[in-house]
Amino acid sequence: MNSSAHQLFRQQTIGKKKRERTRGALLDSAISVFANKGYEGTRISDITAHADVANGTFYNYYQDKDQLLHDVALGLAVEITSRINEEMSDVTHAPTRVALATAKLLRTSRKEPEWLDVLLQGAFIVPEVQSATIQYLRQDLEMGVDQGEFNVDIDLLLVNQFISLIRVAALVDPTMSDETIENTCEAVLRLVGMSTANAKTQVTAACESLLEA
Amino acid sequence: MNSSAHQLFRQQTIGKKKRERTRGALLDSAISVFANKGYEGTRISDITAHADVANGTFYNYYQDKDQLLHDVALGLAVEITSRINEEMSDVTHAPTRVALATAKLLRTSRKEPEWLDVLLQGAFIVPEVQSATIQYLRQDLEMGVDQGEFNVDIDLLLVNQFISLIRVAALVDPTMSDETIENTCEAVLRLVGMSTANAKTQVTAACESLLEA
DNA sequence: TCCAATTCTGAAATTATTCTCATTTTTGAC
DNA sequence: GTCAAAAATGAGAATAATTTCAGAATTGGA
Repeated sequence: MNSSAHQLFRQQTIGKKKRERTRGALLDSAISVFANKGYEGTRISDITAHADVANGTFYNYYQDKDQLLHDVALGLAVEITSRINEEMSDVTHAPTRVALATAKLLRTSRKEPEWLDVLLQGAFIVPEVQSATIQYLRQDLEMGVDQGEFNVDIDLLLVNQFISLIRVAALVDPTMSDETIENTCEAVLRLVGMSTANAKTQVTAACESLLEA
Repeated sequence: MNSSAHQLFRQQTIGKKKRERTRGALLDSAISVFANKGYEGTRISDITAHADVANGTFYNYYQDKDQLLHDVALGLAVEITSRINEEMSDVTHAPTRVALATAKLLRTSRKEPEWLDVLLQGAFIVPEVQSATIQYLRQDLEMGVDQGEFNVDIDLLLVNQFISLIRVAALVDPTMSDETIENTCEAVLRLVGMSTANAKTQVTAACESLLEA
């Protein structure tokens, strides 16, 4: 096995001690297996087989699947949100930020479909992952209200509605076509109270700036 | 065991032969157990224990959990959608229909939280349940576009976005407060392109008519 | 009430998964 | 290169869940 396209965690451990490298292999394998079989449907042995290590090796690193999901999903949350945030550090217009962040996230999902899948599985199971995921989003949404662009109360329900629209895009169209990305960006802007026309304009602008980059 | 509050399927089999009554008990138990442990997390033995029958009895009725979920979720879909549709047979204004249907569905979920939970689990696993669930919704959404009230393309993505907003309400607030119901109704109307103000008006009207009834 | 047909039972066989640990292999500092 | 520490191994014990089926119990029509 060991056939993941991605290498997120192993990349981070190159040069480190063996212990960390094996941990990285387990984490990367967990991404693939969780994404393909679902968290509940995954057996410890699926992960060790995928990572090309013996069964018992798992127990040198984790006590159970829960701990592994925690590490994997939190690692993905940090990786993905920090990447996107860095790329947007100079954008101050909230609708642009939200459209851009959504588009960037969904583009990540096109390249690495497993990442978003596992991140969202984690967000619905591990509270710590949920907080990490929500944190930045909530700031941008509140910024949009302050700027008079979004017209809606920002509460836990709304933030979760937002996330669920992201999740549904990955579910309905795993290939994540440009059309799905744009439709989803428009939908989230409508959700926060922008008009259909206004949302379209914002998304078109944001997606163009994405193509340039 | 056998401690469900609800009795959906057993109700339907009163007076019928023993075979159908036992099947009803299994179906009702499946609702409770699927809702509390999740489909994947449910063991056959959880269901038989809850239904107060021996383990082997399950196999007189179903070959596996999948078949049971199929029957349970489809039964729930038929029950819930037909109830709501009957109650709305005289409403022709699409935004009112959509707001009412959403509010009624979420009120059902307040009384019987397990029903919606299991229906939605089924809708994401069993294609036949998904079709049954989507069917009526899609009609109302297209009606809203024809009436010039909704301003958005009705496609599979949109319909699934709609359903995911329902799902999120049940997830974030299992008690299903009035506030959650109203916020969710407004959110679905914004999703289909109505303005925040317009959505609020529609929802207020629809919820008042609910209180009268 | 009677009794053949139907349904249910639950112990045990089967299959699946987790978890341990004595042993072997690998690592990397010197 | 050496070698003590670290890590990995994998067979098998322990646990868990599914599935079967011969016999017991129940049903409901006559």
